[in-house]
Amino acid sequence: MTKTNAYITTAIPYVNGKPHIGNALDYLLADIWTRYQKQNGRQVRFQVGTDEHGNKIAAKARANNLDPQSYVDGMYGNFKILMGAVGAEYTDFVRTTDQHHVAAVQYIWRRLSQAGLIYKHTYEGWYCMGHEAFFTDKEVHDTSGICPDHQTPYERVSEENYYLRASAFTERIRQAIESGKMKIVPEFRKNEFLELIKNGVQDVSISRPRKNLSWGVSVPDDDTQVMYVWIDALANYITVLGYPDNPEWQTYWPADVQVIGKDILRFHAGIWPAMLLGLDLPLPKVLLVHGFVHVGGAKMSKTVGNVVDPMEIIQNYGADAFRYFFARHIPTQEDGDFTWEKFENAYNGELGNDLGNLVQRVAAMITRYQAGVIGNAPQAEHDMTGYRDAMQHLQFSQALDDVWSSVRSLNQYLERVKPWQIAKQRANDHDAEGHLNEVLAYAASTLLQIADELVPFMPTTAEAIHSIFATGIVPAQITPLFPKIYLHTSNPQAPQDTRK
RNA sequence: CGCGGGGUGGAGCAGUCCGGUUAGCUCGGUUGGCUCAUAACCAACAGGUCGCAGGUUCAAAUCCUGCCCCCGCAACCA
Repeated sequence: MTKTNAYITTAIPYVNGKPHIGNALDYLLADIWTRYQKQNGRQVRFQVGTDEHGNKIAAKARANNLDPQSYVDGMYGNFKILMGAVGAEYTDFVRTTDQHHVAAVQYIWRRLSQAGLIYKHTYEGWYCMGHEAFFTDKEVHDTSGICPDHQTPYERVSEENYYLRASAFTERIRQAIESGKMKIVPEFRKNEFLELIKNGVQDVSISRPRKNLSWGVSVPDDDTQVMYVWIDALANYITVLGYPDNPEWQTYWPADVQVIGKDILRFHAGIWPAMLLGLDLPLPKVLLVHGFVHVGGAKMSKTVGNVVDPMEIIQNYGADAFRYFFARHIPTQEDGDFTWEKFENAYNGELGNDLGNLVQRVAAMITRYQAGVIGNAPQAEHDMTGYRDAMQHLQFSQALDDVWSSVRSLNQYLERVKPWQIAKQRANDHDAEGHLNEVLAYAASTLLQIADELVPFMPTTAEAIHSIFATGIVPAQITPLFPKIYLHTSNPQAPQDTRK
């Protein structure tokens, strides 16, 4: 039996900054999906990468007295570190400065051009040097002609650019989205986008004069123009597979899932499909749109100073705890809220008290009453439909809710049958021995099933639980899965602080 | 009338599409139980005008109308 191939992608972040929670969320969601698919026997390619061209990069490089290439060479590793810390088992890392990528992008440009989908157009408008961008008449009027961010007047500039005739594909794109051939998840994002293109998908400017943009992929057969972000960045999803020269790309494209943030949906549901259709390629099957992570109800921003560094969480609590919180308490398809207090409560309460303690008590009883031998009992067969269903619909937080209700049930079960009392009855009740064995074996097998369900979310924890109960002999010494941590909440056991 | 999301016990949410048992869950609070366990676990109780005002109906958190409030997007800071 050959494994079915599967392909999942993440957005490639711009390398001129520190990796943040949003990137981590991308990697996490894609990784959960990947591990789940692998668990179900599929062969998965999982793409990640970095977007390394553009003026901001060039400017940053200059400020650091580096040429752009050396600058990005020094920066992209930061993202690799984060991916590693999150535990993302990606298979392919693409940099937009990779030689193969650059060549492939130029090939793509030529094909689109030959298909008559690229045309030259002179754009005239109000330009702000500081933003390196054009502004609409309305904005210029509203600000009396002065850019509020830079305190400089807008300039009237005309610029010749190449455009991609995305509008030509409006109907096909709309049809693909409506029919679900290219599914946008969640549903309300789909409606949002359909509303946005009600008047058609807009053509989009895909190049800049070289004098305005030097650090980028050259437009084929026109030295005066350099590619602007769109074709360069979006193409990564196929170039990383080897498109066009390594035929293996065909065994993975179209992608099963493309993970994106809500802010870039418009590009991935509009421009990207237009490119693919222009190349006669199939569209991705699903665009999974996640929300933003807020902090204490407010947008995370550098100016407010409430930015949370994912590395800090992982370093203090471990990757599994990070993965757990963001998978369960940040709704997969909506905005979520992070606070250190929420995080720590989830860590100590749900991971420590609910799950960690459960593993501990079951293991301890088996060790204490049966010298560590689990013995045989009917296999625990819990209903997994809820879990499977949630996973299938990419509602990871719901899947975890389901797992936790199993955890809760097992705690309740133990309370009901009271194995510690059965253990005492063994002295004068011959049936007690067998009964106890059955109860504990059932508990162990339930925990093994829970571990299976946790594989996509908390691989290390799943493995730890597995290694305790799977061999039939519980190790004499086991370390607590989630020891209590009180960095941001008060320790209830701590002596009362009477000072002040 | 730009588009969308939301307003449910102290906090966070489910339920709303397809009206109908005592409005459900987690956390927090109180009380109790248990002692296998990471002072963990289990149970019970307290606590709600389901944003406001009308309407439809035997019956509305759920359907209809109007209004108020919060938050996103609309603007290449994921």
